[in-house]
Amino acid sequence: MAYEDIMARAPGQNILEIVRQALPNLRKSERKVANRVLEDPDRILNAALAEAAALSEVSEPTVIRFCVAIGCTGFQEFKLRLARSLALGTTATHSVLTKEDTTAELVEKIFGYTMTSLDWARSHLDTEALGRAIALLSEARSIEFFGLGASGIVALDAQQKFPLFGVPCGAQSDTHQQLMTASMMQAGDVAVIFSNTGHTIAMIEVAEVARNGGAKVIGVSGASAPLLDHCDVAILVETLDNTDIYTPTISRIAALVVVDILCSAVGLRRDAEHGHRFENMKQLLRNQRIYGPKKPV
Amino acid sequence: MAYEDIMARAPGQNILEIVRQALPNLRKSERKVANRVLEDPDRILNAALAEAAALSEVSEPTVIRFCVAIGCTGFQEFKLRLARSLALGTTATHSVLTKEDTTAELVEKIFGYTMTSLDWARSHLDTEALGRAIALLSEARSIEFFGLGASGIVALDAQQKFPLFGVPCGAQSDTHQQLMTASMMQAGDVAVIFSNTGHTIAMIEVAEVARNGGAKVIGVSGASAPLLDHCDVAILVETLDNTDIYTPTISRIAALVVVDILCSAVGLRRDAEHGHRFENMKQLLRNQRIYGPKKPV
DNA sequence: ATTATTTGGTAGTAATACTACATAAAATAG
DNA sequence: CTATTTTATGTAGTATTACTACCAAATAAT
Repeated sequence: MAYEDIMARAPGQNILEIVRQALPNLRKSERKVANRVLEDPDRILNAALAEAAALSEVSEPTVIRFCVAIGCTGFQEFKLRLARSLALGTTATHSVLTKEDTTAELVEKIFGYTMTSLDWARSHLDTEALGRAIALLSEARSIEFFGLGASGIVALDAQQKFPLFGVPCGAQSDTHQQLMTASMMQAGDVAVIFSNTGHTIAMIEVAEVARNGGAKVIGVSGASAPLLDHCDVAILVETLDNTDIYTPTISRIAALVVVDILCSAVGLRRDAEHGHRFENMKQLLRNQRIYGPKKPV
Repeated sequence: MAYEDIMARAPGQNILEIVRQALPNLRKSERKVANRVLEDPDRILNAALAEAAALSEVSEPTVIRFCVAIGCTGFQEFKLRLARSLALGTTATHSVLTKEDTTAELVEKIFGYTMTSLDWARSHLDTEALGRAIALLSEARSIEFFGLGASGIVALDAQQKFPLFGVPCGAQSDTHQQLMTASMMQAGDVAVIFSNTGHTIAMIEVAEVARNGGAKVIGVSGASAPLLDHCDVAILVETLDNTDIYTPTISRIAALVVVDILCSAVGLRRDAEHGHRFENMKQLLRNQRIYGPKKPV
């Protein structure tokens, strides 16, 4: 049932980004509308067609033409899509941090940008590849996670979340030990390699070594890069490539969400197979928790 | 009727959550509308007033009355707010994972839930406390991050992102070493303690020890818990407390975003003071990157 | 320079959301 | 248990609103 829903929501990309990109291709009075929209989206959102036209200093039909020009069927649909986009926070263009920003503004911008990027990652995720990764992990005899730097943290996190029903898994953060571990892997084992850039040589070597031993390799990267050529399953986690400033931050969080998905999916799958679903899930969750006395007060 | 109460509790919040909460206080034909909305929000969103009324099997004014009952000024505003909420993904109630879910559905649900939770965290964040934390960190001579388990990963991440203009910072994941490090801290130093539950004794001890030495302590927790009483600045990162299933996952990500905010803010601040803004920022970012040859192909 | 073609505005139309009123149902009092 | 008030729902009407067909101006091409 829900497939259409998903598809309906997914390709409906951030309208503000679309407007910004379409800007040069618009005729000049339509551009007036576009600029007005980018300037103060909230204002347009709460305005009727007539008001929007007045604000942009054009006629009402021009506003409508603008709407169809950027791919909407009319003003109403445009407003709805605008509302959706605004929920995620202001656009990338607006979220440049300045030293004059108040704390509240920083919160708004960074949260907004994070959410927009997650939305982007979601709609660009290759579910088919993800499905193959889940299948591999579900059958794995042991799992090893690899990553360096920020990606190393993702690997660590994965290792913490994957105490899957007794399947041993580990995560090495040392280049040397990574190679050693990889060289010990064999058929039935699965290596998951995180690399934001996808260019890190050490990680490519790990992939090679693991595969030579007969293990399957899943690569998670933020860009279509060399690493993925050396993997059995390539998962591309695209984030807004807009600014250098945010990229590392965002890619890390998007990768963590992907880990969540993999973990949940594999959990559900293994569960379904073994039958003792709830107990196992609870167990899995208990392992994720930090323990302490309920109320030491 | 208690619309005000509802609005007071969740100001400008996810409409679907509001509708769900208001359900019992509605009159029965309004409830028909509410149920229809919760059942298939997308359908209502793309419908006109007349169609929405027909779908709910009530008259048009009843639909409008429903809208004002939940705090909107009319049907139009309701639709806009619904669009906003839908952008974040389906409601919490709808995102229970089942083993029948396709990969695409899992992606949709987990991303949606993550985004909704981030939205929640954002709107419940105490910016004033955050501001005080930023002030402390900006003046710090050295910074230490503490955390165990999932929160330990957050601490590690913070330590990786905070190579602040030469201010030394560290992160210990071993309880023993944590106490040792804490006991060495003194006036001018700042300890940042992450604890999702806020009940972990080890972390409370760290806070005590660090403070006794004269250091300032910033606590980041997912709940208003004992730990925060032992801190100079308490940052509460609220996430949707809905299900046990997602909690650890979400709180971790929300905490990472908070780290991003702290890091960026302190960076901007230190920068402004020292004047060589861009160079430093770039340097800071370079340190976050994973290095490798640009294109080994 | 004159004709096409593109771009912008005017006026009209159909639909939409909202309001005032009236009736039906429920609750309370006599 | 009826009578009366109060509450809840639907009907009919109105004012807006979005959209369309048409025309005029500007621009580009021949």
